[in-house]
Amino acid sequence: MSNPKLTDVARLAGVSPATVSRAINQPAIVNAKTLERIQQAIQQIGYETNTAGRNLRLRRSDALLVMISDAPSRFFSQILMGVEAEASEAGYNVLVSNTQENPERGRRLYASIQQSLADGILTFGGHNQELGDLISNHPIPIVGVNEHLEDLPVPVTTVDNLSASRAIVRHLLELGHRKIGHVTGTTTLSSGRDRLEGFLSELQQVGLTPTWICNKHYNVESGREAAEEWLSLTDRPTAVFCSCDEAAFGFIAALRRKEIRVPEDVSVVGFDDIPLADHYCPALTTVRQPHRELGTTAVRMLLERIHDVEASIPNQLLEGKLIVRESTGRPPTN
Amino acid sequence: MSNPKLTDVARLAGVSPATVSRAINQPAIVNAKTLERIQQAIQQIGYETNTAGRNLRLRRSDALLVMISDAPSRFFSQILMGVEAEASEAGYNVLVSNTQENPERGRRLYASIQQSLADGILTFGGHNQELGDLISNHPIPIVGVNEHLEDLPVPVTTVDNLSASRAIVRHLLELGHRKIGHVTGTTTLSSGRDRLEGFLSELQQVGLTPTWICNKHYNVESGREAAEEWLSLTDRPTAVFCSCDEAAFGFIAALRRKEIRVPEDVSVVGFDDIPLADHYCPALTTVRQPHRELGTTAVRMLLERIHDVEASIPNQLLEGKLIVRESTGRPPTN
DNA sequence: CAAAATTTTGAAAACGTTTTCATAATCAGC
DNA sequence: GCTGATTATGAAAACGTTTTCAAAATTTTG
Repeated sequence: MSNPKLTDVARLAGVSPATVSRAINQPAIVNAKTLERIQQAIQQIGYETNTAGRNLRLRRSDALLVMISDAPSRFFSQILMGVEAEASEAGYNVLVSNTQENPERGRRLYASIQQSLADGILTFGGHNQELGDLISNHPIPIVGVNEHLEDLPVPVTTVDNLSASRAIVRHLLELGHRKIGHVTGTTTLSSGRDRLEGFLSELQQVGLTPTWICNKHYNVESGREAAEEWLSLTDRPTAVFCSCDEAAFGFIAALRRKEIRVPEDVSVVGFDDIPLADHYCPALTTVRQPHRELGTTAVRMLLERIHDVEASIPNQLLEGKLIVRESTGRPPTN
Repeated sequence: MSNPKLTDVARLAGVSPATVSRAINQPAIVNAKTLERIQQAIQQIGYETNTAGRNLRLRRSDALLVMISDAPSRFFSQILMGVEAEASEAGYNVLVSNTQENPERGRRLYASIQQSLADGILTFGGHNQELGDLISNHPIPIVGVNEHLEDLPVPVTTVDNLSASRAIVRHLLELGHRKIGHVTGTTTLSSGRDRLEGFLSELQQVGLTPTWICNKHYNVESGREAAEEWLSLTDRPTAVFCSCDEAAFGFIAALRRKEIRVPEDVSVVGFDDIPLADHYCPALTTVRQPHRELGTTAVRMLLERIHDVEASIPNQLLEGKLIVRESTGRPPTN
């Protein structure tokens, strides 16, 4: 009826539970002969070690908690797969929880970690400000993904938004554009601010000023709205850097309805390289975020912290890669 | 140093651990006065119940395991959010694990459930045939999502692929199309087969035969390849039902490069209604899958099974909704 | 007010591991 | 073959809960 347990194996192999435990966890220190007998017994009755018992005794959970605060980003699952792969490699399980922007839920989740629900937290996206006090007062292993966590003492891993944005602008400059606009992402997020800053600083470096800055968010609607605004401009930029691929899609689609062609009439760049970017028409010039790597890196950082609470973990900046496709070209000659 | 535990609360409140436990789990049966004292104590020292201890004693984990076998589908995260919401509503945590198509990993995962890693499994997508024997020999609470699991005794929840496909064909017929083609999805999956079958049966019903059937998979490349093939046809269908949105995108993008317009020259329908479908150009006519609901339904089914092992859970068919947008129109008149 | 019924509590065992400490078995060296 | 070092094992405690069973406190009843 009930599952076989350690003591069953012990009885069958004619040894003590202690020895069986050792056979499983540190085979080296148990006699070769006994070891074999034990392994046989394990096979025979199909023993699997019980998580709860082990967790209780070891006071850890072998689980990592992925905490997101609302709707997952479009590439969430890719990052998650990176997380999963790296975690399972290290023998950890992955828990996913959505605080649904409910501070209380966030708080409870955070607290639960101290009760061996998980050994550490990966927090996706920004804010979770509700955690500010908690983190300061009661530090636990926690790592941020994708966004900087303001002034919280939490190491984060993100793509190098600044450099990537500059690379985008450089690309547009090289094509001959001089009137360049930017549709920002959510600027309450560090990524949004960094992309904007990269855009500005690269322009400044060559002595240009931005032709147009349109404050929006990370979604398709923003692109559409931006397109409206672009159409109404008297002095239109010949190239527009949209801060995410989806906004770029929205932007392009809205323009196309007005018979404006990309890239002939205006060049458009996105950011993220979501799976469809390569298959949109025109294929989108964008920056590829190393999604999977973001996940694996975050896990590595977190594990480091788990194994050494004192470890000071530096932020990890991952390089994005400019992928030039069809949505950018020379500026129209008129 | 260490976290406060039940006995600490007990000592502080001047009662036995048993009473504290009751105060937490069945407040009704403990004296109002003591209850208050205990709650005060809990507040005071910030007690949170320890998962491992409780799990060990209760022989359950309050966790549901989401098991995927490879790359997650494009709408995986949406389903997952549905799962998460419903699970957390019921007090369950969600574990995510990817077997990476490694049968051994699948096996281990399956086994681990019997050792209170999780109380049940949600298996996404098809196959996992490796589990066939296991499931038959050692049944545990498990529910399939998105795909039927062949002849395994596992209840599943999926969208009603058959009806939805028929609705698509009906829509095309109503527009006046008579030459209709289908780019299949992965036909080793039940969804792929069902969509094909729906397509065939609806045509048959009006006495038509399919003009073109192109055997492909659920991805963008398939759409592109299908477009190549379509271009080479002498008798081209005037409408093409692609079995997923991404294939439709690939199809349309490839056609556009050859100056073939959608829907003027050919109507295209997708399936799934991924977030970009509405913002593609042309906006894609497709079937909306109730992603989130798939997740919540699956969880409800699983919980039912967990609470009553004997319960016979019928498969749940969720309705898809035909969303007519711009990619379909009347057939070209020539 | 005593007895009976009821409500509230506590002691102790149990859940399945791992680990400490001590003992037993084995081995090397002479 | 004996001593001392080494290796292999076991008994028992511990991890933090929940629950059974019985006893104590309280309330109801006659």
